[in-house]
Amino acid sequence: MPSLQSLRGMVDLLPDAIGLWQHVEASAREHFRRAAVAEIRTPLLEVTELFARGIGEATDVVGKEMYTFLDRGERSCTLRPEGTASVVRAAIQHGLLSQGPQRLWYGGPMFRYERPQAGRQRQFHQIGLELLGFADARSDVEAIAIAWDLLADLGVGGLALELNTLGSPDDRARYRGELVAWLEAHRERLDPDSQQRIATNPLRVLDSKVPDTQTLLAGAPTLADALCGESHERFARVRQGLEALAIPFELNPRLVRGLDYYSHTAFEITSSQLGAQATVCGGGRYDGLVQQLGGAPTPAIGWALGMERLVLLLSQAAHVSAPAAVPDLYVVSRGEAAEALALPVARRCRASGLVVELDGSGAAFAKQFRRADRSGARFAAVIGDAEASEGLAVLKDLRGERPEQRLAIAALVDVLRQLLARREPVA
RNA sequence: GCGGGCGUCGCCAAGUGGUUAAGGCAGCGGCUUGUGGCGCCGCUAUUCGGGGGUUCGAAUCCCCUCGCUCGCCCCA
Repeated sequence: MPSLQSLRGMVDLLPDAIGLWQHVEASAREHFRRAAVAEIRTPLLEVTELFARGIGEATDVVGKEMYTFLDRGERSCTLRPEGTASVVRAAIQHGLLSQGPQRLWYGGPMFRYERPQAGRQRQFHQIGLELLGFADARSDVEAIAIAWDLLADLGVGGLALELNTLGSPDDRARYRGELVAWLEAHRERLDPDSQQRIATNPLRVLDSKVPDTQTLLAGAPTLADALCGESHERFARVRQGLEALAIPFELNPRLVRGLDYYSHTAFEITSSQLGAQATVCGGGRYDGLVQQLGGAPTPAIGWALGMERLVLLLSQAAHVSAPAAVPDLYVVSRGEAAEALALPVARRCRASGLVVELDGSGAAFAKQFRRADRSGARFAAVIGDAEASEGLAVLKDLRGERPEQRLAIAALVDVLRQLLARREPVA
């Protein structure tokens, strides 16, 4: 164990893993582009109050998971634990919403101080969508569809969309009252955890994993029954919209999003192949948040997708492999004059768009050829002192399909481009 | 914060009380001082995450500690 290593839960992405990440990022970018969603980038560090107010003081995220510290000006700062609050803050701060509804996406690292486990790190990465200023149920459906299509396009199988409604804030408050009353009445038969949660987060009791508690809960009042007519109608329209798009979903009445700002539509996309942290994408409607953070009342819906979990799924799938960056040309040189010439040659080839790896080791030819072979390059340019003195290079086909060819360095680029162009359709 | 599992070379890994801690991959050097992919030869852990203890003797037993990992809680 080296004396200096990364902090717990802070993971290095090594070169071998990066291809998959770039693939996911490129795919997300393309899906957002097609859906006319603009990117927004906000700081990783915000005033603590933003999250305390936005996410909710009582939530686990704010209560015990934030990286919070005082900066040199004694201001309480927090490394963002999620993206929505920052995006909303930025939209308010820059008056974006007075220009009309905003379709925004973001991506990047988030920080939560939790025990790491499969699919969970302290620094993790999310890609998220926020549709600000959209009230209609159709925007809920569109937001879900964008996530669903992205995941489908990436080739992630075995996904399930779980759907619920939390009702309006009024519905929720009313239901919360009913539920707490009922739970109190049955307190003795609940497990200790659930008893605790009556006060802290009663809706969470519904999601208890204790079998006896679950049996008991069959008789509890349901949120569905507490919905007002309008909320009911709204949820029906979301379901119909998904059906019209042939996006399959399961109703999950126990699906309760943890952050305070959610209302009405809540959803998660989960995979059975992920271990305990099965949610790849989660989101919902948050009509009250913009106002709560000081903006004009603005309806909104959004989601966030966990990159680590998505990459985990993709790396499990045998067929998904990111293409490695294989050089077109590997430049081998030995001898003072030759080595001096090698970099200019490489540079000229690179300028024309070729991928060129330069062996600057000055090692024996045998060693350099060995590395050239391992690099996967199709061709090698060999420059020794004999060539250097005449301004030549030997072009060698590393798959042995063509005899070696001595040519002027000036001609190297053109010859290579021709040879590679001819191959391309085959590959 | 609470549980379970694990910690031998850059990676994989044998070894469970007794002289020098297997092997494979990768790396380096050589056979081949201008030609790779195959093959052969050689080199690379005084040391078993760290610290104490037991013992004539410990990678192997005990204690503490650090780290990794899976799960709980919660979430993406």
